[in-house]
Amino acid sequence: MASRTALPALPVHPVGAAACCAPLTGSALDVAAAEQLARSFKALGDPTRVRLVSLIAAAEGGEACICDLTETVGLAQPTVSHHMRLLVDAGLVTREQRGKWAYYRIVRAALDELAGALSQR
Amino acid sequence: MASRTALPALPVHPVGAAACCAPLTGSALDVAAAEQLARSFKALGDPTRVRLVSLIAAAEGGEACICDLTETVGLAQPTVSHHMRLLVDAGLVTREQRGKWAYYRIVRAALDELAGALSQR
DNA sequence: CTGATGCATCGACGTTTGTCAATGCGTGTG
DNA sequence: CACACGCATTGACAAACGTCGATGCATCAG
Repeated sequence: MASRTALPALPVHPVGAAACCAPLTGSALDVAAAEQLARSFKALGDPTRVRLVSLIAAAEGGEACICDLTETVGLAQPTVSHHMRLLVDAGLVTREQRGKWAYYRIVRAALDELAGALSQR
Repeated sequence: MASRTALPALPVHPVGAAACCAPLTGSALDVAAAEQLARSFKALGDPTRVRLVSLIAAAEGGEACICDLTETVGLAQPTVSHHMRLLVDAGLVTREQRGKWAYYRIVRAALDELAGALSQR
């Protein structure tokens, strides 16, 4: 997914800027853009996943493994694994296997892009 | 804009006082904050609703009624009504009845708050 | 008053989602 | 090599979701 298309923004005001980060509130989005945005938002539409993202971001070194997360959120390991997969699929988080452990990191650019889509243009 | 005073600064639901601008990536969120954030994100987690928000924001005068939206998104009127209710419940949009029509407006502060939660802290 | 119009609500439906226990797979350790 | 450990995958199930047609409720026009 190296070629992640720029997220459009919700057009609230004037016509949005150029390519990067079209505003959710700039001009009416086409269907594809809306689907792309909704995909990302949906990934953050569950309390557990919001906590997971928050935990990873706040973790030492900016990374965390499943075992740490499982312990904190109080859900079964497969459940946490499942949520992490959704977050990775949405491009909000990356996964790196090191030995027996899988380390997850936030993709700041993705969050910034979402923030940009929500911001006034 | 005669009926009610200007929109308050922090429109998103009344949960906790601490619900204001919880930074997703600052330090680990408590469960309540995560739930509050997830509620908003979930409201934007459907392509149709993203389009609706976008359409309202881009509409002339910054407002739109159900009939306009129904026509554009190509879904049944009850469906659009349903989505709008979810958006209103999430505090992302306001509803104002004027005569036979119901006019919807974006709550900028709510979107800004979400953007803030996503931004680097 | 009567009819038409714009929306919300209700009931129903197939689909998606969140969760878990059981199981499988790769990695390091004894 | 054999075992323990961390994690992903599978299968199952209840709950939530998105959609629609039918219906009800105001409001406006005649």
